Amino acid sequence: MAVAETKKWLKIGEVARQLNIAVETIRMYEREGIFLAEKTASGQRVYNEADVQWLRCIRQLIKVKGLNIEGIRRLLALIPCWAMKPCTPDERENCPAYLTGERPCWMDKAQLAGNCTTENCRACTVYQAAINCTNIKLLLHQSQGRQV
DNA sequence: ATTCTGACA
DNA sequence: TGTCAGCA
Repeated sequence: MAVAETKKWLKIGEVARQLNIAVETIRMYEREGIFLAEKTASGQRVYNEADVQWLRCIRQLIKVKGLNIEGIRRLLALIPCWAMKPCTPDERENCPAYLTGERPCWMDKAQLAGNCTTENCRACTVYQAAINCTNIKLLLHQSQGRQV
């Protein structure tokens, strides 16, 4: 049920060919924490249109903007998830994403606070907002204006 | 045929 | 990042 059947899901090989990158490269983005993949019951990664768009965005950031994976990870880590999720003050004081902001919140899943502990990060508004090349800029602008 | 995880002469 | 191994 996690994988909707109403939409078209592509397998990793199909996406790799479509973007002219290696299958291994896609898996690496996931290992590095800049991408979260949906998986079927058997463990197969499947990608929808939004996922492919995010992968395109990642390639652009790398090839055009000159960022590396570490740079993209830090960009994502700056998104103020604590301002987007209903965390309580004390929950924040125990959340690495709020305390350090070194890595995207979904990378420290085991130590997150509040509902972030149980929620599927792929479905979370923070991740959903992050995997959009246009939106990511806006999110960073917002973080500049907030006193954190 | 294709993907998965883990490892690295 | 690539690739080879050993499965499913």
